[in-house]
Amino acid sequence: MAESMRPPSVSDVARRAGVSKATAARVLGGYGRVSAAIHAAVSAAAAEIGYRPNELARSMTTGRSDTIGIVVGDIANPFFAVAVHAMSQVLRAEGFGVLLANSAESLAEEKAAIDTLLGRRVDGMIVSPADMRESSHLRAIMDSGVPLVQFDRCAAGLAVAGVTADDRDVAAEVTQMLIRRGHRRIAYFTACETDSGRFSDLEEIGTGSVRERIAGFLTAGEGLEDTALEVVVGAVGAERAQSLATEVLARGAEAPTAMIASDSTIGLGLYTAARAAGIAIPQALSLVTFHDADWTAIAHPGITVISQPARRLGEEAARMLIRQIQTGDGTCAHHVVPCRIISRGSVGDGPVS
Amino acid sequence: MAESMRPPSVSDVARRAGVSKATAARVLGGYGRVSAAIHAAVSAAAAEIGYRPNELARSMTTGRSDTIGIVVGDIANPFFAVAVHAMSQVLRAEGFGVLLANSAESLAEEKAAIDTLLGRRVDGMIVSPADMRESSHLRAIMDSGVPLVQFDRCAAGLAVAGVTADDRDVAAEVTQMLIRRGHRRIAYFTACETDSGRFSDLEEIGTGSVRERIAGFLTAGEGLEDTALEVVVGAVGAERAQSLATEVLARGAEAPTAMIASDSTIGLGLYTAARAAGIAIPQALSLVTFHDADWTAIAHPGITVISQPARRLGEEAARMLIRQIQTGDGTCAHHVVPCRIISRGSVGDGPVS
DNA sequence: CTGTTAGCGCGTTCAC
DNA sequence: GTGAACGCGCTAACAG
Repeated sequence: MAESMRPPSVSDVARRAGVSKATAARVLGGYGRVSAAIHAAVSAAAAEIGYRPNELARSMTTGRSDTIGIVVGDIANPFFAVAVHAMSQVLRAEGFGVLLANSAESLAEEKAAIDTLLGRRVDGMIVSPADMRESSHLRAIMDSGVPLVQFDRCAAGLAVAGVTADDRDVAAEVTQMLIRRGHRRIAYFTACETDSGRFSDLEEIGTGSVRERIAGFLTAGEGLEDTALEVVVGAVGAERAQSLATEVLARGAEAPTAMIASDSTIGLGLYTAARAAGIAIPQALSLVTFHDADWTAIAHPGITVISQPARRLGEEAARMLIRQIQTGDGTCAHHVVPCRIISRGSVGDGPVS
Repeated sequence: MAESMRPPSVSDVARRAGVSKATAARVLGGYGRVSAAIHAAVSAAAAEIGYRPNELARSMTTGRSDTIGIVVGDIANPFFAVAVHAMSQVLRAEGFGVLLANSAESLAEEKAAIDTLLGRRVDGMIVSPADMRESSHLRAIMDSGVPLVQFDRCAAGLAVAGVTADDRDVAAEVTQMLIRRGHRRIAYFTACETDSGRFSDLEEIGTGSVRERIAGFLTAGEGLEDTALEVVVGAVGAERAQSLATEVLARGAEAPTAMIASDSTIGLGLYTAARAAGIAIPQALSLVTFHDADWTAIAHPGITVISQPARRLGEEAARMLIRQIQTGDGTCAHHVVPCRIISRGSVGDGPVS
């Protein structure tokens, strides 16, 4: 058994090849000039004893770890799963490994994760900030001289590169569409939590992308009555979303005639609630959800969705980071990728149409 | 700007606190005994200059990297996404970081990924082997003395720990159920590819879990006619699955009356194909799919699924690995977690019932 | 308790 | 071309 044996190092290879450590290191590391004969001998010796370079030691002297840290809220969320997949593809093509961390959308866990990644001396980071109101830890990354790209959301007042969707615009667009169709009571459902359990101020929303969307939502409805637009918070998970929607729908004539779900999990909850309550979509209730999830295409009727280009967002974030690493350019370009609205039939005319 | 400044090291802290490097290292590293006064002084100095331990250097001397390598086929696949999430939660709770790699179900990429991870001196690995027929690279992991746990699938003839679902049994169970309901022509759809494009031998199936399932499928139908059971290969992605299913369904009276999908993406393709062809589920076609995906619950009718305990599988794999690392025990226990069949109404009686 | 010294595996000067 | 020697940041022996 080779169980507890120390892995072969350059010295071992050198000894076996009958050359100095430095010479062996040169051919093994692929730098400097070595005669063909010795080159062959060293290579052979390395192969025989199964030498494999210790990347940690290499990183120590070079200063580069060839590793990128990625921090997302929840890798089990299809949006992030696809995005991370895209990122790692682009990064691996450039020779980078990926250290993945989940924040569970908790600021404390996010800070801890970033701390760990900085300790591991990653060459760059891609982070989806859980709370745009606190950015001291993001600033710490920059102060460490580590390139950073924000993903999906951006912290406030921070000159850092980022790639996001056009959340505000597309939310406004969808809302306007609903208003145009005659809806005068529209509810936006988000998983974000507030202290009071109700929504009263945009400042209470920590998730950058969601705040943008709600801003667009509210802006679009500015000409309407105060009671027209409603934001429902705390819809974490399909079950919770469903029960919240059930409550709202129970208001009868006072209930909203259109709903927007901030992600597909919530959308599923709303859809289920409507079906359970016997409320017809789109005749009695219009439904739109963010993210083009599987189920939206086969639901009855098909669900109109705001399709987020998760793959492209991920690729773009990875590319921005690589560029920043390679050029050393501390550019803070903010890249916005447009969402696409896919109409499937879950939006009908409202009472004023 | 602190751009290119070398990050503070133990020496820097020591100098600032007016103590020796070793003493500073002791309080910074949290080992050995130091007087309260000096402890405070060092901590203060560290905080002032923003010291952060270099985990790479630490790993070099300790031999441990506190990092686990995870290699899965496709992180965008919900099954793996959930599993990886569960793994990283368990691992992080024990102080381990996660280096994630995608193999894209390619043996070559899997080998490359494992090579990289070994180079980075991970303390352990969790791998979903892309091809159970080739295991030399997995053996290389063991030879390096790195604890390994196989996930979801197991390579042939390898004494390595692993956690899988009870694929063969549950596949047999579902098949028997279909036969009992009167079905005499059943098709199993998998994304696996064969050279010929057709299925002829179990040996052609490289994905361990799928081979197990097909084995169970074929065993269950042993008493029937030779033409009763059919395996359709190459159903990669929903679109391809749909077109393959459309072809099969076009055989009219010769078409299968029941279909089993090897994953939920394929299931979606089969479902869509049936609807497009105007074939009623479950009256004219019964459908069962692996993985309890979102859409299966809201389809019409609801789809009967084989629910894989992705979260538990992931947690268990992580725990097995941790145990192996901590005890140094090279145990090769093989843990099997049972799947659960959730009946939703997509299975009806066949012609012989 | 504290300071000194010696490595870990590698890249990189310098001489030869 | 090649080899000897040093340093990266840290832990771990060993002395005092």
